[in-house]
Amino acid sequence: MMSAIKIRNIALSHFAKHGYEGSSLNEIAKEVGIKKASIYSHYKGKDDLFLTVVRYVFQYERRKILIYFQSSKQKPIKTKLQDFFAFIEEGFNQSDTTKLLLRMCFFPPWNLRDKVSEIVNSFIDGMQRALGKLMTFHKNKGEFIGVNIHQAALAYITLVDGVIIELLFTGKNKFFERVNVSFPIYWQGIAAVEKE
Amino acid sequence: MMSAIKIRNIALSHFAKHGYEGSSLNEIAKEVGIKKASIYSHYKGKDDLFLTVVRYVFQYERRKILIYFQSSKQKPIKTKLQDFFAFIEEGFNQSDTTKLLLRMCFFPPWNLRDKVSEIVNSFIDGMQRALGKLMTFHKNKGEFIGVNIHQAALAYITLVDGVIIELLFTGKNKFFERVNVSFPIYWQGIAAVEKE
DNA sequence: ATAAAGCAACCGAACGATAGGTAGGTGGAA
DNA sequence: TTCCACCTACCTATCGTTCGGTTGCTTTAT
Repeated sequence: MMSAIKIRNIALSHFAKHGYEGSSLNEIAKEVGIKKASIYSHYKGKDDLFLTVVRYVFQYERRKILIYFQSSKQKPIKTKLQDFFAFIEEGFNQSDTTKLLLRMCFFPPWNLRDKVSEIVNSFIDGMQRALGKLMTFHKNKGEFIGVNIHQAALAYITLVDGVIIELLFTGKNKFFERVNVSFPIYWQGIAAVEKE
Repeated sequence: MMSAIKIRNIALSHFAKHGYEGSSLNEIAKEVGIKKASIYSHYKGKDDLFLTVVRYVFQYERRKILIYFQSSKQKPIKTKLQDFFAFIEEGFNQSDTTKLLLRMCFFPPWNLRDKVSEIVNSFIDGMQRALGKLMTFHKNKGEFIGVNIHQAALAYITLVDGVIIELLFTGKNKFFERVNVSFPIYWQGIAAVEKE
């Protein structure tokens, strides 16, 4: 009952740290406190366990992000976009889910790449749609005058990607340093570009 | 004579595609056209081969980037920064070196993480120094008036990171779409921020 | 010039360790 | 009694690695 979830959670941290090929069912079982063979009472095999973990991670992250975007709709969009970085850092720095999510985006295991990239693509699409809807909503409220929504959204995603790399790679401090420098430039930029 | 280099090049493509744990000496040897045991005539073992490849990749990329930055100093900095994206795409598309470089930045093999991150950090530092020097040079030439070099460099690196992700993940077309949207926003932004 | 010695490259075979996976049995709860 | 999580034991395949030996080219000595 509890075991299936416990196995999944511990497998998650292993897959995040060592990747698919670098993780062994033996090590996972050892940390769970059971024997390797017992995993097969809950999952069909390594691939099944791995894909279960990946699906869980992407669903978990998607849900968290969508909730953030849909909350506090009265706040100005600038505040919301700016605070999103703190939101990322908060939820992402403490868990292995983001690490695994990013690993799957860039370096999925070779033999499962089709199934994984299906999950990844659906996630990316969902995020882009959500951001577009949010920005359109705020534009209709009167903010964002004369700004091209599509361009603003695309550049924002690029910005998020760029700082997340720093978060993953060097940590919290450098991350916020980048955010505090880059976001004002982005914000001034999306206004200035349209004025030409 | 030639074998050591041939092994290294083929190992490079394997490590880029499958990572450290996912690559096997057997497969590498097979593609080279020799037997597994023969690799040990040229390298001490898998770790030695891997670290040799990683060192080669980082040195190769560093050299390529530095040459680009030092070339055509008469061109305006805006052109140079803009054209750098095409330069990245070009080099990325034809070789596995960038793929491996990025993999090592984010997901080094667990047992070699210290040695790898030493190589990575030295690379990152070098790049940041080079960009700072380049921007200062152009500022002294009269371009870039009233722009904070440190901020401009940091935001530019963030931008590069963000679009490289897209290049890695979805490919050339989306990459240039992002670049064409994000760079003008960046460029307008670094000017606008200082005018406040 | 020619034979001997050295050497790097390569290979077949085997090593112990470990991988994912299976078969069959134990024990407790419903 | 049925069921299910869990176990021990074992399977085959493959991993990185080592050893002993065979080439064939180059260097050295006579």
